[in-house]
Amino acid sequence: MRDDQATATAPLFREVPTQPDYRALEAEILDFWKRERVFERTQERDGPEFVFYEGPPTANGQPALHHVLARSFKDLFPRYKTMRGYHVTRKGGWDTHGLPVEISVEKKLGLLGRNHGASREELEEFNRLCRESVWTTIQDWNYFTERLGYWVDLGDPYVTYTNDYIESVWNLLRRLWDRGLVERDYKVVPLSPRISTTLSKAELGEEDSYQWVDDPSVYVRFPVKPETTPDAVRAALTGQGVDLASLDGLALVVWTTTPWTLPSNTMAAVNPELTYVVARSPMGPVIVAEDAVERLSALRPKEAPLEVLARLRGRDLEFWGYQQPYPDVVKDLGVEGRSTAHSDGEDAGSAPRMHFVALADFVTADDGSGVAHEAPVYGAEDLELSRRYGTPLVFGTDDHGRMTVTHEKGQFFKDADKGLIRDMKDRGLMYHAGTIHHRYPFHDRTGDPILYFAKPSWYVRTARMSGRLVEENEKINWVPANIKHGRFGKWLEGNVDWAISRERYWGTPLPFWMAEDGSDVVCVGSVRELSELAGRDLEGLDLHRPYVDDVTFERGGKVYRRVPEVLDVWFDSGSMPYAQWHLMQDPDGEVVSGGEQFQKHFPADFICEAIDQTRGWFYSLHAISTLLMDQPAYRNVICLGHIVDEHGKKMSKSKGNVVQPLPMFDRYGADSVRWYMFTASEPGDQKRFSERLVGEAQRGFVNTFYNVYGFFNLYANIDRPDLTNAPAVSERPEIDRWLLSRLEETKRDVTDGLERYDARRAARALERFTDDLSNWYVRRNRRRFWRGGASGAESAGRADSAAAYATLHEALVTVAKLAAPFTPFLADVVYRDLARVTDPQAPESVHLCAWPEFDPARHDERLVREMDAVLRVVDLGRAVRGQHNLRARQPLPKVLVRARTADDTAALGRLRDQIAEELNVKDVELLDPYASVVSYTLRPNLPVVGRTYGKQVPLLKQALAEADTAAVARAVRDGQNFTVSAEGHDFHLTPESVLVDARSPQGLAAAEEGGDLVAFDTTLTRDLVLEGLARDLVRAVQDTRKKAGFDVSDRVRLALDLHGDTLEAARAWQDLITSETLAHDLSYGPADGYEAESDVEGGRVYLHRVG
RNA sequence: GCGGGAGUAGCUCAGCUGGUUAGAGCGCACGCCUGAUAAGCGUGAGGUCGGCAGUUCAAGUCUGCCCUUCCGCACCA
Repeated sequence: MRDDQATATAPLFREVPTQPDYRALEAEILDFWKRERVFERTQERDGPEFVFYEGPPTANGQPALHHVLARSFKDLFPRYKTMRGYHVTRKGGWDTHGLPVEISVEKKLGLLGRNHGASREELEEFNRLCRESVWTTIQDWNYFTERLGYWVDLGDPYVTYTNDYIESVWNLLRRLWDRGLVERDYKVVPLSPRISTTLSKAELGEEDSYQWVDDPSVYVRFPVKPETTPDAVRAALTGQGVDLASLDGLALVVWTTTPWTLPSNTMAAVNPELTYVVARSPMGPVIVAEDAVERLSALRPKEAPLEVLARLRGRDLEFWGYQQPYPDVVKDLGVEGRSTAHSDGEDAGSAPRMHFVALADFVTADDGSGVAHEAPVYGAEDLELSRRYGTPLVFGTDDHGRMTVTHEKGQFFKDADKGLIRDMKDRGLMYHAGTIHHRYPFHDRTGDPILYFAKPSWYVRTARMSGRLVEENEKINWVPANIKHGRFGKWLEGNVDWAISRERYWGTPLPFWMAEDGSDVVCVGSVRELSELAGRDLEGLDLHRPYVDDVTFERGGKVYRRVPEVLDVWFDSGSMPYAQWHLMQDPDGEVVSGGEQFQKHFPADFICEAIDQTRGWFYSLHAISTLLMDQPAYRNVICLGHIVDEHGKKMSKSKGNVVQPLPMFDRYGADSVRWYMFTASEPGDQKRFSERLVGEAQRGFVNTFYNVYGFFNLYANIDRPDLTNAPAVSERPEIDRWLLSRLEETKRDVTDGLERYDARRAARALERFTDDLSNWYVRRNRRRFWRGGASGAESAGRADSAAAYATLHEALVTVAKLAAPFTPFLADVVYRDLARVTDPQAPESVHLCAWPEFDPARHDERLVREMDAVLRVVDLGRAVRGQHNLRARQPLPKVLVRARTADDTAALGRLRDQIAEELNVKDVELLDPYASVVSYTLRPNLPVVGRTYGKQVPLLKQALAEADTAAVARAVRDGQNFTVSAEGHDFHLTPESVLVDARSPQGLAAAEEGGDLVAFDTTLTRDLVLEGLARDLVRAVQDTRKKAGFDVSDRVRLALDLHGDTLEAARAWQDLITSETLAHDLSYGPADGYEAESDVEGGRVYLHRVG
């Protein structure tokens, strides 16, 4: 009857092979998306805007595993928000400027580290190659992006090298300029001296550039000028009975490892928190840190050790003037550089301009004398200090590392040390000259020591806006939260000015035109403005070097030329909220272009990149928007950890441990790789990637989902249930309503997780549900699916089957929707196959569907709790059977159960059929929670009693241990208060304040865990033994069917050649055996010519397919 | 050196505002189950929750110091 229908018509649903071919399924979905323009349709649909920014990758590198991570997350939330009815513009973007591009071209040309600005032609060619090189791997990127299922509009991306983009960036710089936030100032950069080339961090290399070398370690006397002695010092000395006048020749002992910088000295720095001493030394009275006294004594072991005369606080030494060893230098140079005092450096007015003691936290007494020599043009921290004190800059070398002062003039800086040391010795200024073995950086290409050197640079004055940056950061939701006040927050607090210029070639040219005498700078805010200045139409001019450098103009009788530097690429990427729409504003703030799109897409609701962007993109976005828009550029940000190999090592080409993403997609499917990314660890934590773990992720969710889907289709195609006519939920069995309640919970939990940008929490809820679905619901209800409820009363069986199909169908379709943002391929496979049976109007793709909303009315919390008790008891029961070697197929007469609470135990009674079937027992009996077979132990309910009894808890424990457990158990059962006592102290307790645990009854196969208890009556009757054997037989026949490759709906003729008990069991349970195994008829004795046969305990079975 | 993260079973990781006997998955051994599932279930071995102090009736959880490791920033007189 049913069989005939089934074979006569095409299957309702896709026939799902047992072995999933995810690669093929995903290819099919990709094809469908493309054909039906599914992504495009989400872009065309209306809805409130959820703003997402694509952090631009550099297209000239290969897409790698960390891009899978980032892009999985970048895809997840926009897909989710789209299903919630938002419109999410997903404009792609490419970072195209900067050093990586330059280096790749240099490598190709074999011109590493060369100066490409040598000639106009060379630069033109170089930049042309850079522009091309940007797109060398674009095909790989396009394929990779599609294959991962990352929906982003690559047809209309923003590209940072386009004229429009550059012009917008100029416009932003101009707006900063107009606010007085752009300035030229010195910056200490690492220089490869002989070739006078500024090195980037990449070129400086990681560890290789630091080498162990012997350098001078010199202690120099800087005699103080008595008339400048600070009052605090005078007072302190007087207080300690030391007469300043008696300290003839009193000198600071200053330490340095770079004697060649001494001519450039402008300050001596002490730590304000340290204690300094005035001490008698072999070279007269000296000032050093107290903690350095012994070290200095040891330097001259043959002479008397230092004798401390007085102690001084470091902070009191400030502004004490001294005589530096090369006072003439300043005169000779006429003092290069202006005062760089900040407006807040008030003290600078009355104090000497240089050669005095300054206070600096970075000074320690761990090495040297505790007094640091400061030559600010040769150190970043020193330059910072110099700014604070407003001292002039004194250059003792040129930018090729040649000395420009003293008798060492013309010498390479490192070679000047010797002469200077000798000179100072001769002049009696050298307290001690030794050597130190330490690490110093070298340029690996030239072999020269690095020269840290102050060069003019362009800055955005972010440091003075630090407070604002911190304030605006408060409005950002960081995932993980610690980044907000940790890595990012700390970085903002200690913010230094943003050096935006680079002495490079391929980048956004700085739009600064400088008068030839350096007296004036014009910041150009648009091409039109530049055209006006230049007096010719520059529309269409390539805004890159060298073309833009050709543009000069005259103003006030002076010729203006563009400064040579290009812009830091981070400024490029941080400009994307504006430049991706070619936002342009007039100097008066009037929007000229891009305003509408910009308004709609600012700020971002969500961005996501890896943690290395805290000082990169996350910062540049934040800095620019805080300075110009007075608000953050993004509201939520996920900051991902890095991916390392399975041993925790960084993946690198040289180590050969790089995992390519594409083979992973092919082997496991993009869905499984994505699922791994979402669930493997907290997003901010580092991930140890291994293929094995992708396989685990696959088994954890993807396979389970797929298998349940396959199960549904297998039987639905046989039974052809009418899913449009499902029984009302209230009419369905408890287990169906349980599943649907769990489904509601899952909707709620997945939604909550995603709303909090907690992908892992959401994924876990989904994983838990599919596990319940597969390993409890489907397994428990298998019979309701096969043979359409043919057993039992016909109509009742059919209704029951319909309920099961409807329930499972709904669960699968809903899981598909919930999973859609995570595993977009499989979700669409399942959805497209199943959803439209019940709703012909349903959208074609799951990604066009509305998000499933939690419906409290369908959530029966009590039922979930009760079923949970059943699950626990069944698990426990199975454990007991295992422990006592009670085969599951052997029916047992009775199980005694009790759950941890009275309510749960009552629920076990209501759901006893589930338990009986699952544990294969004839009867389920609720164990009276306080039955006499059971003994008890008492535990205090600590969260309850801890609050009220506090320190008395140990005594209470003792009281419970000594109490009459049976009496307490009775009281608790009856809800009565009771009293226990110890050491004369009475505790009057409520039933809630104590936990009563049952002990496994003696003589029964039993186990107890967490208050749940299960005990089996193991008395076997002859009938039970035979039934067990019959079930073994069924199982054996099924196994034979399966091994013979029979279809699940094939009817068979069955012959059994058995003896002994097995034969008797077969005869007794003949109906069960034939109905369970779809046997038309059953004969006994050996049979010939059957298709399948196999040995079983007690004989042999023969099978023949019929029909 | 400074800042941040991490340290829980052989591996990958959970463990909420302190609370009862610290868990899951994988792997291993043994067993069970299986007519959807290359799945599933159970038992066992395997833990000084990185270490030491402290706070508390009670610490994997809070505080301090230290160790290891990863990341970032420095490398400095």
